[in-house]
Amino acid sequence: MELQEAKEKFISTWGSLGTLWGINKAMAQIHALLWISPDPLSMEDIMEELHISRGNTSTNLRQLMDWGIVYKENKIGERKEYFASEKDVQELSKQIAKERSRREIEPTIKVLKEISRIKDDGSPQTKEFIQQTSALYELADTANTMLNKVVNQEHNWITKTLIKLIK
Amino acid sequence: MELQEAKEKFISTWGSLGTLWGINKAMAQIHALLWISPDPLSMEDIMEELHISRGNTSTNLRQLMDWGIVYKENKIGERKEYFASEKDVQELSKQIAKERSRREIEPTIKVLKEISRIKDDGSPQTKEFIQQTSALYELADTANTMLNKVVNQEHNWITKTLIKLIK
DNA sequence: TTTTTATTTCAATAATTACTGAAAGTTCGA
DNA sequence: TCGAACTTTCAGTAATTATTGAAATAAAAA
Repeated sequence: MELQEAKEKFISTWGSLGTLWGINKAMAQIHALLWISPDPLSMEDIMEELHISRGNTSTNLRQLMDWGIVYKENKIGERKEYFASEKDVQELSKQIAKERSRREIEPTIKVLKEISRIKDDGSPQTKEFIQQTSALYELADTANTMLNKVVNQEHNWITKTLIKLIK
Repeated sequence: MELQEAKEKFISTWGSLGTLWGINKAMAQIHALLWISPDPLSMEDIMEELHISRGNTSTNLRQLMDWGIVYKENKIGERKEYFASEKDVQELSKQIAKERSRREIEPTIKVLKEISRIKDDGSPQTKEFIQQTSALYELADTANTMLNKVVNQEHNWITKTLIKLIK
């Protein structure tokens, strides 16, 4: 397989995977492109490579920067802005875990906690409701706590130990 | 908060969370409804409660059954089919992890493995490509292995230990 | 076999989400 | 302060995805 072919395959795979997880195609593909690019790229470069419009590129670069996985870089003497992705895979997963926790998991936990505390009137409906929403709350809360510890690299040795043990 | 209000809040929250993760609203809401229902529900019951069409209900119940988190139940003497969700939170997360791994992570790993093995021609482009796709491959592979071990409950004590340690 | 009851399928349509391109905005050098 | 180079915004449109509802199918009862 040639580099060009492999590159296209990577970008397109990353794009569909993104879609599957609720991230739009352009955003995932821009990230893929920057991920494998040795040097920062300009907006023009990205538009050209992926055949997408200026507006689309601009919007999705902004989102990637909001996620903290793409940075602006300025070349001295150049007015144009260049973009580079976070290249460290640990840092990438850390950022993604962090953002997903903040945007999605935490708000859900809040709702689950609130609604699982309704007054128990003794009916089977209510009993089941409390039982099932509490179970979900505990699951989400534990998962989120673990995620954040790992993300904050507070217990790095545990992770390493676990990986060794579990393999 | 009254049960009815809490129920609606739960169903709607679960629906939006689903959407955010690439699962359609109806599917997530049907699951939410069954999750908190003490008894199995018929298609009519679901249609009525969620105000969705028969076709939509049928299609999404099928999907939930494909995911292995909803089951058909027959009441004796009744022609109608009833549906119940898996009620155990461990089993639920196990099923979801299993299906996501099978449908999404594994195919991605396969592609990453394949493309990260292109011949190194020494150019910076190629070097970066191999470096970055391999890193992603290793990350995905390790994560997937861990997920499956946990899912298969092969190392249950490790999980328990980890949770204790990490909290 | 025919009728009744229930479920599935799928073409048509609605709703949502993504993308374009040009106008407006910004920044910087002359 | 003006104008060139570049970026952002956003109304309009395209593409995708979800939903409906009715016809086809299936399965049990009469």
